[in-house]
Amino acid sequence: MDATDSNRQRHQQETRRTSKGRQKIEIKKVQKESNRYVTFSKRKNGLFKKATELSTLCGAETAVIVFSEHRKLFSCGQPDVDKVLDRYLVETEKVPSNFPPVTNNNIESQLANKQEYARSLKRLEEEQTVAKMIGNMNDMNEGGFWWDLPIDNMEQDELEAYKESMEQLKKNVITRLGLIEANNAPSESRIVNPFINLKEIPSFSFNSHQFQ
Amino acid sequence: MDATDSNRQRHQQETRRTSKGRQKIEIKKVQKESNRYVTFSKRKNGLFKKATELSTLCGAETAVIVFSEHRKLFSCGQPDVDKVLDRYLVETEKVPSNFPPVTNNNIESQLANKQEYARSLKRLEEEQTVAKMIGNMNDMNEGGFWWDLPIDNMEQDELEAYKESMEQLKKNVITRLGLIEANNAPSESRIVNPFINLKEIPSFSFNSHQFQ
DNA sequence: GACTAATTATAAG
DNA sequence: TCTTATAAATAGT
Repeated sequence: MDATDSNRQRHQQETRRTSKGRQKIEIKKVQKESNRYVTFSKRKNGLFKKATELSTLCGAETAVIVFSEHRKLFSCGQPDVDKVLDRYLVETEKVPSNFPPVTNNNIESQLANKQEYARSLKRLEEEQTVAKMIGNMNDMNEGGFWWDLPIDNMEQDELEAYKESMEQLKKNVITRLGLIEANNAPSESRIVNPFINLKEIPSFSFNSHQFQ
Repeated sequence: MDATDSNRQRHQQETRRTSKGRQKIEIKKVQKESNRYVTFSKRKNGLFKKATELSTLCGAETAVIVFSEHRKLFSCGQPDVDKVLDRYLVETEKVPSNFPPVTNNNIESQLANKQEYARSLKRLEEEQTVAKMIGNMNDMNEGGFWWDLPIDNMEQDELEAYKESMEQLKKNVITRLGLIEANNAPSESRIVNPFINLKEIPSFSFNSHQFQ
């Protein structure tokens, strides 16, 4: 240690302070582009390292996603970015405002439902559009891949709307799953595994009388 | 500075070293639970601060998601966790192996398609199950919320499979969107806004002849 | 990428 | 939470 220190001092005297060392900076956009790139790279690495350490030290799951100013993607996750994201998406799905009051059977939540009625109406309009769309899908041909047929002739705008509709439907399914689980195990927040294999479910078809 | 230093030294002598200061630690799970909680809290805050600074300093978009060992969720994002996640999901969607070769029209990719044929068959089985399911949806009643009817009587296993199917469909739609965009602007990676409002699209319905 | 000096984060109490 | 000493990250070169 002493040897290292005196080496350092000797080096300092030989080179007459080549560095002012780390300087304090304001936390605002770094103006000089070249400096900004260097800072981005250093701090991104630092951030990922910190996240990894947090996971290791504390048994936490972490996901860090960074887009550079030029939209280049960097990510880091323990145990895996996508696993953490999936859990995040499940946890943050909100119960739709027009959801049947399975768990919302007290007075306060009935009032809350009432206040959200206007918003429900707006959403209903979108949902009915999708209902019509799904009805039309019944006309599609046999053979080929089912998702290939209805999408092939759609324009970009239609596809974007379709995508949004599917996301909405997915949210509804997730919410319903959450409620079923809540009823089965009220105090435990078990996580749904979305990567279930359809073939492992024996009786997956169902009949129209169930839709009454 | 000198005044501060001598104050510190005087304090040290008065209190006879009340602190050994920060000690080096190994990066492995902190064994003592109380220490682990303290470390988690401090480092989580540090991580979020670093992410926020990176965004500010470098014009980056960041999302950090942390689940504690007891699965409690914490998150931090600029400009917003969900916006960043959505962009991430779009960027990381992969082209399905059985996707029609719109962009894959060279010899190498045809060979690659051939090699993935077996996997395609496995997926096809799942996809056809969903096709039947969607066909059945046409039998559903008028009135009410469209997503309410087919889902209500489904058991948890069915719902999980349904959710997976919807995620698959969403991926297909996203992929298709990506290809359309790639054709429109080959060198630019524009991001799709998935929060488009259905009502802004005038001619959203379509007829069965488009499914030929 | 490497170095240095100074700032910042944080382990322990 | 608060303090302190030290480890760690990093701005500037």
